[in-house]
Amino acid sequence: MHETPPSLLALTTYLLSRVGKTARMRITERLAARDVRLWHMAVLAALADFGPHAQRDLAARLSIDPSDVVKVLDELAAADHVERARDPADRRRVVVTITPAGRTALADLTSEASAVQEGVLAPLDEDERARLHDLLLRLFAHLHEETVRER
Amino acid sequence: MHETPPSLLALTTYLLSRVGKTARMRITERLAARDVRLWHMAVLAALADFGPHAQRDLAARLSIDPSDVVKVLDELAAADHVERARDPADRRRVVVTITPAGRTALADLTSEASAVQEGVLAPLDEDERARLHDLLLRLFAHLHEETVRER
DNA sequence: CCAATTCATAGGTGCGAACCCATTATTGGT
DNA sequence: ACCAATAATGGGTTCGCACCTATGAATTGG
Repeated sequence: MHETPPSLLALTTYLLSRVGKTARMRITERLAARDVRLWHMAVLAALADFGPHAQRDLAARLSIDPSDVVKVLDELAAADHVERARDPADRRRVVVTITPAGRTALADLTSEASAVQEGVLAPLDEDERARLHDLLLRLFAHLHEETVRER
Repeated sequence: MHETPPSLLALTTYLLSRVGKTARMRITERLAARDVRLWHMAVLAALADFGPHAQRDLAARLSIDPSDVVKVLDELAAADHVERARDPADRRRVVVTITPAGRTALADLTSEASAVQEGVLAPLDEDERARLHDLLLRLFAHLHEETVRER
């Protein structure tokens, strides 16, 4: 009585959206325990991986509205995970830098995410996980390509 | 400047949630052109695959709130895609049946979804698509197992 | 040096999804 | 015959997410 309709299970996109959704949900609720939302983590990751950004560049990189970047940064700054400073070269810009505390927090969040991932990918062995990751990465790259090209 | 942070790309769950989300978005907006939401399609699929259901059973199968089932059915009935009839054996129950028009609509929606799928899975060849589908199916089955067990 | 543009910021809006509660009809148990 | 449980229904709430607009400060181009 709880079986899912085969018509739906036959659609890879259905599985994708379904599995993706629960993955997202689980990570979200884990982060919520730390008073953090996904965007906070994404911003910290961007800063850690690519160095300081002007806010507009953060918005562009993460495909998020600039006005929403402000709100995320407000909270990250309040927790001392990032620092905001006027760019002396162009005083309209605010350049955002991750703090050591921010890096620590990011490492913590990443390990939380990995824990969740362990639960989601439980049925797969190492090889299969690697294969899945590779396939998804190619899909993502392709979709990302498309959405960037549209601008 | 539009590259996604490697820290995130390294997380399979991130890719899952990201790719899954755009898959969902694309299907959703396709269906919207037909004035249909995902739940409508899911309900039609359940009825087509498993035959008539009492509404409470539909709710259980699809893990959707019973009160939301009502609303979806209101719209499906208005479009003559399903028929509602009191169960003579238990007059509290309303047994829902898909109509021929409903089956036609479902076939139509399914082909729409396949078209979207073609776009999303474009970078993969046949073998890879099959492999991806298999992996996702196992993940889904596992997650579904868990959530059912919790009740 | 003025006008148009860019950036950060604050505030508000719309939408869909997921719940939750109260009501009414019907049933099954005692 | 009565009472507790179950079904469908209608109503409303909350929440997150994406988006949009206006404003002020700063810059750039003609």
